[in-house]
Amino acid sequence: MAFSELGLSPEILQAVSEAGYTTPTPIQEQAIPHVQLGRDVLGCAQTGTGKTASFVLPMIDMLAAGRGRARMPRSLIIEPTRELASQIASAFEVYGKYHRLTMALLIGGESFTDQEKKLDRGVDVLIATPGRLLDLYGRGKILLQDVRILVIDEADRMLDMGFIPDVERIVGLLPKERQTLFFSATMPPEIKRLADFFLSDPKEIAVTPPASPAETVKQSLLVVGPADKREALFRLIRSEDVKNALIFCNRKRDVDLLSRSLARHGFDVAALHGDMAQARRTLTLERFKNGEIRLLAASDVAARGLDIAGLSHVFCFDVPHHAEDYVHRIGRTGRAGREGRSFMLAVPEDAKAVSAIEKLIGREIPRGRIDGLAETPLEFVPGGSRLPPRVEGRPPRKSFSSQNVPRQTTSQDIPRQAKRRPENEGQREKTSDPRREGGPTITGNPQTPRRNGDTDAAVGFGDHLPAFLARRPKHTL
DNA sequence: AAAAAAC
Repeated sequence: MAFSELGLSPEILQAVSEAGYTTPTPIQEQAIPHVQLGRDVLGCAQTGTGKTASFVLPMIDMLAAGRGRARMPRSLIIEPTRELASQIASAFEVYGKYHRLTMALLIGGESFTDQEKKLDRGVDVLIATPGRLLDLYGRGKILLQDVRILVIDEADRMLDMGFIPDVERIVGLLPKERQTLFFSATMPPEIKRLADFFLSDPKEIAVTPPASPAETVKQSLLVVGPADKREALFRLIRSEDVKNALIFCNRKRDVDLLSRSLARHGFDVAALHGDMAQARRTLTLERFKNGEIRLLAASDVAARGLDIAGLSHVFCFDVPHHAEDYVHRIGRTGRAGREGRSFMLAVPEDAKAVSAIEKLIGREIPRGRIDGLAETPLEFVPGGSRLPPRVEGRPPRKSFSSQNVPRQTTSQDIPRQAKRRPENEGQREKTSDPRREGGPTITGNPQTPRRNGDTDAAVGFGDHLPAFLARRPKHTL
């Protein structure tokens, strides 16, 4: 089948062919006719299946007649992340280049005024992440009664991210009479229930991706000692023919640390995670996509859905805690029939997480090795994947500090600490690690400034507090 | 255990 048989307008066909596509993917072939007929669609499809074009193409034609009135968008697309929302906006630009559709991208981290101006001028297509959409709605900047087409994309991911209440609120603001297109990579019962609620008599379309990344991407697993991880990564990048690569870490701060370390070692690298200013996020991703940056160290904000043409390598610097994330991460490469390569670095205690991944993908990840680095076996720890962190210079203690020492609050305690906090704030930040500072900074004295919510105050030691009790749980820092 | 998303 060819695109020309789908009943799309000549303008769309022109734009599609200029983008280099001739044949629709299965989901496009199945969904487009139903979307054109105004039917609701429940699409079970992962990224990389051509899902985006399956709604963008017919929507452009359907919206071609008519004009969005001020603050009254005619269609709404909800996406879980800012990057995905931007990507959908680009798709509308590419395929809508011969139409005069107006579009607004409502995402957080960018100025309200530009977005409000666009809304005031009237938009045909509104693409948004839930938070900013509700914010603008709350400010009276959007009226949703003209929305005739709603797209909920990546529903399972929105569920994971706790967005479903927001999505339900948004849908509650839309007219009942509308067309709804609902996409999700998986259909767990909660998602199905949600779909039943949002959709009426939908056409159900399920496409299994032609081949899952686990099959198209050539994968390797390297088990190294924790201290060797960076060196292992450096060697891998140097020895592989890396055109461009995503490097995933589990934590945002590790993304920063690793990208700085790579930069120090002369690699062409940038960082991407959700704590960065939006302007830098956008610019960084754009430069990476353009090939101006070769390596991108990223959190899982980049794990799903991002379409980076011709990405040669994915490195998992950390083993993801959720096995599905592994599939999403490596799925950034090996797309559109191209060859992709992935390497995952594991430390011995990642054994459990690794076997969860192997169970999910139904195969063993081939073990690789790096010249000059010691091979380490995975280590199965009964009852847990991770050893408790050790305190230097002291044998692991039998959880004295984790005993629940009840916090005894005196009546004058709380108001005082609240009042005293600001003036000591800066100082506390610097001396927050009593081990490094060579002594306890917290005493049992209620005059000592403390943070609200502290539960680790010790009783029964008078003014002296043993250092091990002064260690604060991470979340109070 | 962490990431994402509103200011």
